[in-house]
Amino acid sequence: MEQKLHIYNTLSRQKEAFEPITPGRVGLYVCGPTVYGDPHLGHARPAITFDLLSRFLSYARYKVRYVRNITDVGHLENDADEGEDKIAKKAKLEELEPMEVVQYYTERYHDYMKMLNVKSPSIEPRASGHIIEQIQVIKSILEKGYAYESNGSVYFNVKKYNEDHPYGILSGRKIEDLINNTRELDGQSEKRDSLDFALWKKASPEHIMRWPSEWSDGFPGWHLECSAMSKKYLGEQFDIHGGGMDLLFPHHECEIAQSTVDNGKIPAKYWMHNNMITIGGQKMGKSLGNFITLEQFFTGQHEKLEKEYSPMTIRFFILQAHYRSTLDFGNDALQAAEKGLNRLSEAMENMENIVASNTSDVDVISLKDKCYSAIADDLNSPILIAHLFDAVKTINSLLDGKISIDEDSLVELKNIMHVYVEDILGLSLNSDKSEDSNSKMDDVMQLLLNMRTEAKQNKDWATADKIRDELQNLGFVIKDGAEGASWELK
RNA sequence: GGUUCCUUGGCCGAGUGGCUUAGGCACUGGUCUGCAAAACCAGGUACGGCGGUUCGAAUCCGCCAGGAACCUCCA
Repeated sequence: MEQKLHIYNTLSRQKEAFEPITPGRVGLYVCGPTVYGDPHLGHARPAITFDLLSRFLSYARYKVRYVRNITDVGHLENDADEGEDKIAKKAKLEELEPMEVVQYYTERYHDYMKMLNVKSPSIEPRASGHIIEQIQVIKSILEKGYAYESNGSVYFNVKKYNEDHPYGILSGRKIEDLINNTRELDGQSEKRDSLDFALWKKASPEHIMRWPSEWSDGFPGWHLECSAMSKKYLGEQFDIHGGGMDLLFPHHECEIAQSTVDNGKIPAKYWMHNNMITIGGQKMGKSLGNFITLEQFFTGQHEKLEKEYSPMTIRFFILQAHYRSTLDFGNDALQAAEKGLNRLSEAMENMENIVASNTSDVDVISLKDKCYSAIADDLNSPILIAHLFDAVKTINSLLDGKISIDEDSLVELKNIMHVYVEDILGLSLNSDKSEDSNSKMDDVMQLLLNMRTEAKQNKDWATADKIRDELQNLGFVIKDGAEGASWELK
């Protein structure tokens, strides 16, 4: 009995049975990266979490449209009035065109996501490519009376919104508390209220990224792109909206307010938030400067890293924790993950050698059900992995001949392992291994060749020839050159 | 200060009322091995503190201690 998918909905703060708006189809929108820096471990978490979700939904025979944006405009550095566009700031710093920066970091992001075996979303829209759509949303909000223009900028009127719709339903914040506790920022004279947020910002003279509009030459506000692009590609209301917990407030709260005014309904039915990756108990993030980039993980080039960690180790490390828990970075934990993954990988390889018999001690149906239930229960990948390790134990016992399995069950067992390890968890074990063995191969061959050279120096021709002939039998060609021996395949 | 949340064995990390020995890593013992390594098998340790609800709590409630995220861009 396969149980229904349940997901934890931040809106209700509980697990809910998943019911798609349109039967058989799922619209999924996830907040992607702001491309002004190298992708770090924190970026890997939502990418892998929602990759897992979309892989599982596909396995459960849903047709998924997964939209993940690239933020390349509009996020301000400090506050609304004195901030600079993050992308523009970096561009000035490095004397590059803003779009050059965007291009570079977008490609970096893609490269590293690919290494982590994160599938590309169905659509990856850029904020800068949807200025017109964003302006339309602003017009709609202005027409409905929930925004006002001030000195070339347009602001969302939070207090007015709160009179008709509760503001803060996602984050659990009360507007009274926000009024009392919101810090007074400098230069807020344009805004009627400190809670109001920008929909359109007039660009200062030195601001490079700007677009014309009826209000001013400027750029869209912080939260607008997700409202505009999710509406364009998924409709006024779609199934699941995902992102990091740090985006819950104000980003997603503002998104709800904007879309609710624009379309008269909350944009997404389910809101999912992955927790943070921490380092020394603190959030790993750009602003704290305590992040380790994925490149540094893969090469080991960082003072906090004892060694390099493969992309699949990183992926497995993240999947070993539930997405709603914080996950603390640590060398011990990473090395434990690496070894565990290796054990899983060996079992995957060795299970091909299992010989079926007439009887079976293995309950593959139960295994299959347990795996499905685990992931259907709010993407409980740690439980799934625990079941898979139970299967590893079974596989090893089968190889030892301690228990037996019939042909049908064996086929099913292999199928379950491939589906859950490779298709759903997205662990690409073989490619990782072959890369690794390729690099090791050279070392091994060098060792053999050195032994042969030694033998030759000792005039031990029998041994030298034996090494050469045996290697030739295995398909290696030994080439004796002036600078020593080398080898080639075939 | 406000909002939300966390505290599990040597480490990481699941579990939300009654046998889950969760799982991984480490550790100990065994098998294998000329020896070793690897591999495999087996085994132990836990629920921040105090009080309450309950026949029964790691799991529910209260208080205390410690920690985190958000309240400003952030995955």
